[in-house]
Amino acid sequence: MTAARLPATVPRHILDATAALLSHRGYEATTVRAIAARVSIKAASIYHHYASKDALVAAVMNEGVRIVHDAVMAALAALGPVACPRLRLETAIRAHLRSSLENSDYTAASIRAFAFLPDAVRAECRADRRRYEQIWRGIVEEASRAGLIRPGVSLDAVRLMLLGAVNWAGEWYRPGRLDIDTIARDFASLVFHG
Amino acid sequence: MTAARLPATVPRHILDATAALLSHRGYEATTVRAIAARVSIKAASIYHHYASKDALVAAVMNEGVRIVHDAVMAALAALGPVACPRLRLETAIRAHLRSSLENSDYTAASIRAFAFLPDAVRAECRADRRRYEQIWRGIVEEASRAGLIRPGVSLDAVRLMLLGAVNWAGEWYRPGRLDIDTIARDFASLVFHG
DNA sequence: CTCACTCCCTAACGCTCGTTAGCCTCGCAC
DNA sequence: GTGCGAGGCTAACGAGCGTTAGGGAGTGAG
Repeated sequence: MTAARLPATVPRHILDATAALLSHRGYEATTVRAIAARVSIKAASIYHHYASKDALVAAVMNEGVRIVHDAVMAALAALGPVACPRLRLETAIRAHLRSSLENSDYTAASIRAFAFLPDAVRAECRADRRRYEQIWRGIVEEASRAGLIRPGVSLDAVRLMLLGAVNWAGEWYRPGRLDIDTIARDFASLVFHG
Repeated sequence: MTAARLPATVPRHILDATAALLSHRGYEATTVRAIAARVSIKAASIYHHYASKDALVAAVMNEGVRIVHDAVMAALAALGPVACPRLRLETAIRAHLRSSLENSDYTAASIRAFAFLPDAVRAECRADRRRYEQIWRGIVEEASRAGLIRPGVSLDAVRLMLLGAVNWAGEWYRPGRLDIDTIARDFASLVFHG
C-alpha cells in the first residue's frame, strides 16, 4: 500500500495525466493517446513504462484510494487518541472532501470513474476500497457506542449515507461556493441527534 | 416534459435498450451496435428512428429525470396537502430510491451516466434536472420552516447531502440487503434533529 | 571505444466506433 | 393491382482505439 508498490521507473507525470483525464472524462474517454499527449510523448512510448492501459488505470485507482485513506488516517491521528466521536467524524469528512475535491485527481478519479470500469480493473481495486470502508465503519460504530446516533437507525444506513454524500460532492462542488469546512461541519451535524 | 415530447414513431424498446445499457455500462460503452443488438436489429436501422446516438442518449436522460420527477410528485400528492414535512421528506426519498433502484433504467441512467456525457448532451439535460432539484429545495425549506432542521445548518448542505446519498445508492444497493423502505426511513431520520 | 540500456520515435496491425448510401420487402391506401 | 412509405437490410466510409514491431539517439560503465 505504500508508494513503493509502484515501480520506481514509472514516471509520475504519466500517472498524473491519467488521473486527471480519468477524473474529468471517465474511463473510455481516457485514451492512451490522450494521456501521452498530456505528457508530450507519443502513445507507443506509454508502453515502455506500463504494460497496458488497464494496468495504468488500476494503478491510478488504487493510488487514489491510498491517498484518501492516508489523508483520513493522518487527520484522525492528529486529533489524538481521546477525541470525541463527533469531532472524529467531522474530521474524517473534511479530510475525505479535501482529498477528492482539492488535493488529488487520483482520489477524484477513484471515486468518479470507478462505476464504469471494466470488470477486470474493478476487481483489482476491490480490496483497497474495502479496507478504506472499514475506517468509516469504525467511526460510525464509535459514534453509536457513544450514544450520538439516534437509536433504531441502521449503522449501515448511516455509513452509506455519509459515504454517498461525500462521494457525490464531486458532482456539484465548485470552489468559492459552499466551502469544504462548512460542508464537513453541516454533514456531521446532520447525522448526530439532539 | 410529457411523453408526447418523444416522436410517436420511436419504438419504445429502442429507448429501453439504450437506458439499460447506459445505466449499467455508461455512455461510451453504450454503442449504437449494442443498442441495436438488444432489440434484434442492425445498427444502421437505429438511424431510421433516431438522428444520432447523442439524440437517443439525451432522450433517455431526460425521460429518466421526468420519471423520477413524476414519481416523487405523485407520491407527495398522494400524501394530501397537509402532511407533515417529516413525512413528506421520507416519502420523497422513498419515491426517488424506488425509481432509480427498482423501477426505471431511465432514472438509473440519468443519475449514473450523466457525469461523463459529452458536453453537448449534458447541456440538453440541464433544464429538466434543475427543475427536479427545485422539488428538493422546496421540501427542505418546508422542513426548515417547521423547525425540523437543526438551526445553523445550511439548507444547501442538507439538500446536497440528501441528493448525494440517494444518487449514490445505485453504487451499493443490492436487492435483499437493506430494503428501500428502511433506507428511506433512516435517511430521513438522520436529517432531522431531536 | 564500445556495449548495453533507457526512452523515445514512426509505422502499422486489427478492430470498433458513429454514420451514410442504397437496396429490398412488406402492408396499406387508393 | 399499383404505388409508396415504413422499417428493416448489407456494405462501406473515415476516424479512432489499444497495442506491437522495430529502430534510433543519448548516456553511463567497463
